[in-house]
Amino acid sequence: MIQRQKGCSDIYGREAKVWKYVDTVIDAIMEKYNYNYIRTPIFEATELFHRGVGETTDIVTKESYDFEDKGGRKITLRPEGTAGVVRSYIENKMYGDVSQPIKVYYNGTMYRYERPQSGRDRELTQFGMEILGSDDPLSDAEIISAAVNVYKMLGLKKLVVHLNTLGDDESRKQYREALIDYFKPHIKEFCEDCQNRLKKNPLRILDCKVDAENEILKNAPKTLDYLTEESRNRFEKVQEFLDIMQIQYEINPNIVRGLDYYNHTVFEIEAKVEGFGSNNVIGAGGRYNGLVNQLGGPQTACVGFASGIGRIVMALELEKVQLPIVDSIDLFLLYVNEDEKKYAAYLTQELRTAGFIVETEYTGRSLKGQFKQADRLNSKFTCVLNSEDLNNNEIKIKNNKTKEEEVISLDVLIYYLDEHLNSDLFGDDCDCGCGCQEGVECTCGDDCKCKHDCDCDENCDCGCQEGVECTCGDDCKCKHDCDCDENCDCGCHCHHEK
RNA sequence: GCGCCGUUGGUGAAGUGGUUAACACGCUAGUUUGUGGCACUAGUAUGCAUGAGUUCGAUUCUCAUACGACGCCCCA
Repeated sequence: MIQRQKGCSDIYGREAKVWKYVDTVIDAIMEKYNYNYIRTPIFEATELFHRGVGETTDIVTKESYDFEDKGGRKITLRPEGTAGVVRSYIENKMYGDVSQPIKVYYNGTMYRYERPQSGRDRELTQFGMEILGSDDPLSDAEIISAAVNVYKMLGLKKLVVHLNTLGDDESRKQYREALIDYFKPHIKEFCEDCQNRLKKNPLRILDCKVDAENEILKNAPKTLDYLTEESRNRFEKVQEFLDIMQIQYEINPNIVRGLDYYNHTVFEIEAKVEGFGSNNVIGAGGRYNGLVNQLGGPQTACVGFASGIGRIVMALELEKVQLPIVDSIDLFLLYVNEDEKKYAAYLTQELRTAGFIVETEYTGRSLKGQFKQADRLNSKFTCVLNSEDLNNNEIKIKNNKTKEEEVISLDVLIYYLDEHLNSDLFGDDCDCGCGCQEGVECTCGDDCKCKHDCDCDENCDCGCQEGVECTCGDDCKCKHDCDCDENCDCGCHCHHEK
């Protein structure tokens, strides 16, 4: 069997719906903030990332997907999105556009040759946004606000925005030297990684997990002490704008971004949810005023942000956010003989064109099997096509929620569905008309209580097994209540410790 | 690149150096129910990641590889 490549994943089924939903929310929010969608190539000249992202960064030195194409060109699969956007900005001379600044967002796959772990794949999907051509602290605040708003609209609540500044190049340089001077006499007391960091990137020592409790580290000089007047000023302005926008944040002097191009504002957004792995930063960004110039464009002030979709999806799951994902259909057409099947073919076509979600049978199941299938698909209505009825220009339609069945004229079928699908008929337990069933995940997206009313106990019909992890998504007790011992006959085989 | 654990059917999984590898769920068909959702009966293949080794014999022991999970580094 040919397996998928290491660190890559197939996203399908319900998970794919979640991803699509996240995309639609991103698109909607970005539209409000007036960012334009940009698509840049997945591969670029290797040099772009070396010069842009930084020769010393890990994502270039050891995580890079480099190859030569048949023409001998040195190519790299993009490990992040900013370098490509900046290249495009320069190449297309966007700095000359009448409308400034340029605000763009992207959403696509990135590639990093890493060892996979929780929240980290070799192929990852990131969405990100950039404001190119503005040095105004308001744009820093806007980027953060837009990012937070995307998360909020998705329903994420347990987030912490960590904010810091690296200052301008001068501040950064001085601070770096100060850190080296400070750590050098004591470096033997630090972990091996930190000893390496001292030369390579002393700022990294600050967020070392191993030495976090070390007093020397705690008393290390802070960035804020080394800021130039101007840098300090603009940092305060950023905070002021965030306050006005009512975006909550925490100043965290230990936030140091890994990519070389950052200066001034840097931030990370952390998901504070139980169960997240060690990679719980779902988005991060900052200002990069030097990058455009460094890549051959005019001096241009920019600020940006990027977020991993995979990590967002993980956060949504861990926070158990209810998403408005449709996983029901309007009507299932059942049939027995060949004539009825032909009519089913005709009717599905008609009704789909009219805007309904319609399914029928494709695998030759018995009538009984077709009913089962209709249930599995959460069909709101079912019709058993019957030649006799059809000859009389009639059709029998059953409401799967109320179990009521009636015979109606074929001429009014569309009106019938239209009326009943949008009425309150669905949902004795709620008035949202979503048609959900107890014990089945409600997808109406309203704040209805259908979901929470599932009071299934051990014998719930969600299909899970006692003693086996229940995946029905409800808060059912199937899993936790099994207290059988070895010889029970519940079939759970959960084998408690003997 | 380093560390640690794992890999049995569509799914959850038991299990053993040696005849037909449990059990449950799911699925399909049949009986019954006025057309399903309950119950009962039957069926569900090529076998225990791949390759080598130890052995009379390995799914079970050893090694390598691949992949998965988690952690370090680093990063979203």
